[in-house]
Amino acid sequence: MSVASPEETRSAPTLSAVAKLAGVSSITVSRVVRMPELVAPETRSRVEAAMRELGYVPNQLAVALARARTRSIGVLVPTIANSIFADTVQGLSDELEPLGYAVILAQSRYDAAREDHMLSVLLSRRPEAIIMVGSPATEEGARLLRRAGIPVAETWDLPATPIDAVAGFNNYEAGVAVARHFIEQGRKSLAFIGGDDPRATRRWNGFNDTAQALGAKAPRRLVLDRNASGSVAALAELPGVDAVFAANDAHAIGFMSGLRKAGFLRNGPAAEQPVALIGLGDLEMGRLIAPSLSTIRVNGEAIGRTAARLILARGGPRHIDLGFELVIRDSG
Amino acid sequence: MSVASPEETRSAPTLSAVAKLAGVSSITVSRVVRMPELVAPETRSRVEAAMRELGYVPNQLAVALARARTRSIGVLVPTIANSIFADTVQGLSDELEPLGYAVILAQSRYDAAREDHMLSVLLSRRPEAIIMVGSPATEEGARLLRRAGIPVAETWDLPATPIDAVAGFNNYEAGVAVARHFIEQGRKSLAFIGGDDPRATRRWNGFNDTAQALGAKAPRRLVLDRNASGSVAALAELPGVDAVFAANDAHAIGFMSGLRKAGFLRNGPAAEQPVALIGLGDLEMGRLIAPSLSTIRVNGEAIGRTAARLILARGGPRHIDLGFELVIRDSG
DNA sequence: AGGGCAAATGACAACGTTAACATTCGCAAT
DNA sequence: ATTGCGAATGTTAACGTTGTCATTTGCCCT
Repeated sequence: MSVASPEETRSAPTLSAVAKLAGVSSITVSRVVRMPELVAPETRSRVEAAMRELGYVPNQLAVALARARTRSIGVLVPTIANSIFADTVQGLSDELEPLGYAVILAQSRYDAAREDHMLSVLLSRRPEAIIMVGSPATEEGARLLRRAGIPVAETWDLPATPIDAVAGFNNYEAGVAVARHFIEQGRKSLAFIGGDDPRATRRWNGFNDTAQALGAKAPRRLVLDRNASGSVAALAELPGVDAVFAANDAHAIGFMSGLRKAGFLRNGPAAEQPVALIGLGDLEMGRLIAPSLSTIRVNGEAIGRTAARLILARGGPRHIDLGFELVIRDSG
Repeated sequence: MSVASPEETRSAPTLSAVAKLAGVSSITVSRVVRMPELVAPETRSRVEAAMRELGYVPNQLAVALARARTRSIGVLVPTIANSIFADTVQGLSDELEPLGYAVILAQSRYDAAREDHMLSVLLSRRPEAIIMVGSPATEEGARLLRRAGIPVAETWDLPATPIDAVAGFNNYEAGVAVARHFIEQGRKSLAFIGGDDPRATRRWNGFNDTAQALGAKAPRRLVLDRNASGSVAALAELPGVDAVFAANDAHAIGFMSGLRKAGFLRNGPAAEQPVALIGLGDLEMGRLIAPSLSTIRVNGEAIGRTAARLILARGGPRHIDLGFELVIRDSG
């Protein structure tokens, strides 16, 4: 039962509030929290009682300022919703939370200006490291990160000139693998659908280069609006195409639904598919639907975990290629 | 071009480093950042040059300590991956980031002890508010939140005794609506599949109570392992069942794939479905697959935005029911 | 010439904690 | 009886900002 005193300002109790109640100095309370074995058992339990009574929770801001260690890491993703990046955030946060790190999350929404802004917002909280999907879109962003003097992990790609650590896979080669597969299958008219962010563009480049090198006619590229994945439209704009590489599984499944509505889809083995379709990401959904979705499998969670380990690691390799795997199911 | 001085410790420049370079006191630099109009134009541009030269980014930790305003909010979700909660995080963060708030993200992994722990980890960073999915699982967690004396939003449900703000919908009524629909359709043998977290259980209760009240035999409840959404197994355990309510769309789609593999599935209008199936969440995938998935539509992003607005709001209503909508498509 | 005032700038304490030293106390060793 | 020492506790100055209250100018009035 607590009696409301006039000056009770309803703000979190401090070290010295606890100290006062326990009749010790604040440093003793601090020691009870951090190095209890240095405090006499009798004093310790008095302090612990006071902490419990007041509901004391240490102020990590003050701790961070005093020790110059914030125990937080900044995470920048294009978007957290509807997306393969959620797995990456889950992975890195599973790795980091047990170590006492807080995850500060920011979204760039695929916008370079917003990315720079969020980068400096993150940096202003003095995270001990930054993990981002992709690489800074602008030189300004890269400079910010370099000046910060903290570990930086770029993920989901293998940048040519990384800032620091890298945990990703070769998006260009993913495009190569898909094109090669289509050509080996005897497909003639290829197309690529997806966004135009840097990673999707790399996939396109690998796809396009390879298709042409192997003698197919120039593939078409259709840039989809980020929300329009239920793209019946895509089909309308791709007459005569017999093989499609979608930059991610969500686009692929949207396109598949367009195919179905247009009556182009029959269940069964790939050979019977009038339009072959391969996605990227290996969403669980892709395995469950019919026809099941062929895809470039990428382990988003492992990317997150690896990035987390890299920014914590003192030495060792700084660049890890997690690879990908072409998984052929019914759709292509 | 910068010459490396011996004592260059590679740590972020401070207000007084900038001040020294510009030949003013630190408070003047602070004013250039916060109230530039109080500083003489000539001084101001000198300071701005110094800031640019050093790449100065204000230390928000120190700001927060000095002003007792951290401009951060804590967000606690069961999990961010594979999940409807990502939309909520997206929504709230879109609302909060433009206002200068940082989002500190934590995951409870559906574990009560971990939830309490993450709650106090969040609180130790002194967020100005907490937004969580669901309600604290333990009395200890609730106490922590109440003592913190900051706005708290519980989401995705309508708790009987909320701590503070609420943005959710009535999970019990969702179960009621689905049961009623199945019974009206003439279904006889109902089942519920999904997790056993509090919200799923509320759905089950509404479903079960209503089915029995309307004269159906007692529905079966199958608690699924959180990862086992590709549950062919579920089907094996539900012989004779002709209508299934899945606690979320991911489970529903997994079950649908089980049905398909077992040869129980034909495309077409609901009346022909041997097993009716309704999910919850209205994942975009559900709309795209065949047969398209019937579902309880819930707007996760709106829940996030609303929660954000509620914790910022000075007055006004503290409890908002965002509702849900039964969307009947091909699967049921 | 003196007072008054506004514009520009600065000094200093505070925010809640920790690091680095200090102090006190009792007791064992000489 | 003094010294020395370790165990327990305390004091003080940081950490990088901001709020509050000076102080210094220059200039306009009368």
